[in-house]
Amino acid sequence: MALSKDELRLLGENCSEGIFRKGEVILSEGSLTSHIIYLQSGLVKEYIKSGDQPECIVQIIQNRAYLGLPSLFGDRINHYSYAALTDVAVCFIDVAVFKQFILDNGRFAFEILSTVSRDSLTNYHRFISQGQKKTYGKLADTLLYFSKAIFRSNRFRLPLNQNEISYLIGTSRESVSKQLNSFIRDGIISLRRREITINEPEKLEQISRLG
Amino acid sequence: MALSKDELRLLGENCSEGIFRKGEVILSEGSLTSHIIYLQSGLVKEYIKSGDQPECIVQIIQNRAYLGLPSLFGDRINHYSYAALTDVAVCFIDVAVFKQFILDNGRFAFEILSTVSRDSLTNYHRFISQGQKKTYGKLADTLLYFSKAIFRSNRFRLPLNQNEISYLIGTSRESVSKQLNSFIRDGIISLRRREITINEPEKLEQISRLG
DNA sequence: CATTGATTGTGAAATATTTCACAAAGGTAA
DNA sequence: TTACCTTTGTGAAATATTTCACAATCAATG
Repeated sequence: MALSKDELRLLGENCSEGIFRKGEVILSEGSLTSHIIYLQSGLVKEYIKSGDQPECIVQIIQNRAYLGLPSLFGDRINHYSYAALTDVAVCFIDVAVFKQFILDNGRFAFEILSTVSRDSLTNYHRFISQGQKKTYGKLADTLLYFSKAIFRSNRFRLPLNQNEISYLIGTSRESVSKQLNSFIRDGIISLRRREITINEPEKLEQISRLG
Repeated sequence: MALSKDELRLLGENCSEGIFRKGEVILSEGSLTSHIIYLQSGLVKEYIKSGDQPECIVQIIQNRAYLGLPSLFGDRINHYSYAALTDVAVCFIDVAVFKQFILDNGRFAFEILSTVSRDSLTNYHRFISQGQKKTYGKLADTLLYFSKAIFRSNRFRLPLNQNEISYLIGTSRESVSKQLNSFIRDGIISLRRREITINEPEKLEQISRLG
């Protein structure tokens, strides 16, 4: 951490905690940023839902991450909405204090810059890779992402329903259903309710690679 | 600009200029970053070309922008390659000097953070919007992007060939050709060699919106 | 200006995906 | 448990896209 004790105390004084239940909206797109939100625990989806257009999920955000930094430094208007996928604990930090820290403390600025940069690289990579792939490739990507980056296990509970998965990978709900069942028929995964087991991660990797 | 005169002088002393001809590769993915590259004039494509996979273009970069900031702050390895689409003038800045500026000068750090953030928002938006659209919607997006963001005119020379356009929007070269010709048949654009005129920008906007 | 390699146009067949229309579970709360 | 709303499964027809195979055109260079 790049902050001194005094700075941490100052940050603590300008910070309040919040709890959100599964399904609740934490922040809505279009609003002006008054607080930075730091996700202490839980899973959140970042998404757009404009008018009658179908929802579009940008990414799933985990533990120990800020929500919407690019919006804060980009143009100060929230570009995305955030909703809790599980029960969630967050911390609201005053924007003015946060910005002052960046201006005053180069190492803190550097750290935030690194965070935003890493997120950019990860997301660009995901978007690009998805842009080239067929539905099975994208779905394989998504399952591997959950398994490796989020749950670190071959067995977990899907954090999204099929509709949401389709919003994430840009396809139709029916295609998700059909493709999942085709993975099941091939023995690559098992699925009961939302509990999924990846039986053959290598095969899934291969499908992801071949697109 | 957030730098003092002394800082600008220091930056100038640690900076060397370079010229690249149309088609030349400026920087290759995978290398460790030794210099920051600032694009003074010209157009550059940011892309990935790994093994026998088809090339994949991330974005077109214009004038007055840094190349690959997220790579620098993300993990210090270049994630993308950069090639000149026109003759190009760049400026190489020593990484150590640049990083020291970030650490020493909060306002400079804030500016760089804003740049990376704005780029993220723009690119996320583009990727998301493309993920949901059919080929005609993506192609309309691309033409409008050239027309509005880059050339600021309804008449310009296409900076990419059809192969490259297909790498940018994640479709096949043939689909690009067919779709362009369908726009021509509908009178929405005119095209002679690479010189394009957008006759009906409103119609193109509508196609972009409807996907 | 002729040759050569790169780029573009195009039809037809093969694939992939969406859309629609229901049926079948699941999950929740009285 | 029932009633009700959400989620999932699935076939068939309609669309969209890719792939392949060439032909045509362009553009650069000796």
